[in-house]
Amino acid sequence: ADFDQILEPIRRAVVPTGTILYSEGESANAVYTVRWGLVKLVKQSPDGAPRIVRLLGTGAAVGLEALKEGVYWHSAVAMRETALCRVPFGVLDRLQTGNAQMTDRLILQWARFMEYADRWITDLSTGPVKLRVQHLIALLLEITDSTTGEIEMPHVDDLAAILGTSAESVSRAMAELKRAKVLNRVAPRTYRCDLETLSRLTGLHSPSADFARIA
Amino acid sequence: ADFDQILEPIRRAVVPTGTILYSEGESANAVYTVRWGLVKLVKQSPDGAPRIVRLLGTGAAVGLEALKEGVYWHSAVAMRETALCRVPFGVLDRLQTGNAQMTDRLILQWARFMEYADRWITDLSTGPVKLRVQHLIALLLEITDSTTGEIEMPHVDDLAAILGTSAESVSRAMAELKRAKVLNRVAPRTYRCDLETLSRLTGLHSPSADFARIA
DNA sequence: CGCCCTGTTGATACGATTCAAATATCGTGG
DNA sequence: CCACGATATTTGAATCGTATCAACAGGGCG
Repeated sequence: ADFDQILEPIRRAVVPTGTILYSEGESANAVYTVRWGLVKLVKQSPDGAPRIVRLLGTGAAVGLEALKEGVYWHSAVAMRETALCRVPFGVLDRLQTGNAQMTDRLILQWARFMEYADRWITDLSTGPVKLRVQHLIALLLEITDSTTGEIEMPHVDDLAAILGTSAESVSRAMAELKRAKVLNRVAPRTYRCDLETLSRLTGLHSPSADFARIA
Repeated sequence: ADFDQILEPIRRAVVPTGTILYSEGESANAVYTVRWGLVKLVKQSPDGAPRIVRLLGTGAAVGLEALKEGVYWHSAVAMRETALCRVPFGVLDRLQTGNAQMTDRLILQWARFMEYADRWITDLSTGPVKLRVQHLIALLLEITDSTTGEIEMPHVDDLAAILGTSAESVSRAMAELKRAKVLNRVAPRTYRCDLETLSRLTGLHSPSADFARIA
């Protein structure tokens, strides 16, 4: 089965929730591209609590960091049904050599990565949990390019592992958003969110914009 | 003066503390390389409090993200006397086209960037402030490649802007480290740190490793 | 040498974590 | 299709850590 993967240049697949693309420390032989769906990169904290350091949605490249040392730095797990392209290193090497387009693509991926890395720090790791949850929802909507404003919510533990907080705190913040009708349940795990109000909340950090007032 | 910069292919310079290499939103025409010293990338938070999203030390490239849109994403400020190389975009373009080495360099820079981005999240943005400060000191030692274990401390406000906490909290944590003789003042703003104890503290997060016990 | 700025320390209030319990939800098999 | 058990989420109350404000000390610069 593994042989197949090495021989076959590029393989497309749709994988179910929870699929592990690769694990931290594993030696790497391919990168992936997300056609649609959502993938988390998890880093094991020394104290046991796993921390999610990145989310990868439509169009993102997964595992590029292994290009340097040939070892994956994180565990990559599908957070929902996800469509992937698997690109073995061999194929990349053939494309890479002296290819100007390759450089452009790298820069593009890098730029995306940096943008989200910055937001992860400024929006998701700083300030009161309430705000961080709001920012996270906005980010999820973007990454999964949900035009409708509907969103399939990840498990609370995942949200907590993204924000570096406790599951209970996330739950409380979400409960408040539901009460304020910013999140409206339309299906199991799926909510339609009031983009208007949300962007107003995330946009300006003024204390008066607190959603307790709206409720 | 600006003309000079565009005409001259690569210019070396040593700039004093506080020098602004470029500002957020400014249109870009060059990237920089740090020969030695320390540069901070600052992102202006909507609520006014500036957040430092990256530190760049010896060997790092500054402003590469502007390759994509031609606009700088952060403000870059020298945190101490720093030696730079200024590389105008024109020079880069000439090197870039179909150059395989260029790709390798990009990947190398990217890998470095990702490594620190991950640590910024896991080590500097999570957990009690005490630990975060310890991790930050370890990072500073690495980035400025201080082999001796001596370190020129940035201002408390900068440390706070890195950790996303208050200056007072940082001050308290540092005071504790000084009392525990992990930090020993050898000159104004300069401390020699007990690498042994520090790495023990940062390495394992066990509560018994708390430095209150050491003091 | 003295002033100003930076850093330190203390007291209080707020927010988050934690542990525990209750409730809701999901997947499964009858 | 419904009932059930297992899992996930919500809620409550007490504790702990951090932010905040204000006052103070100390070092560095003119």
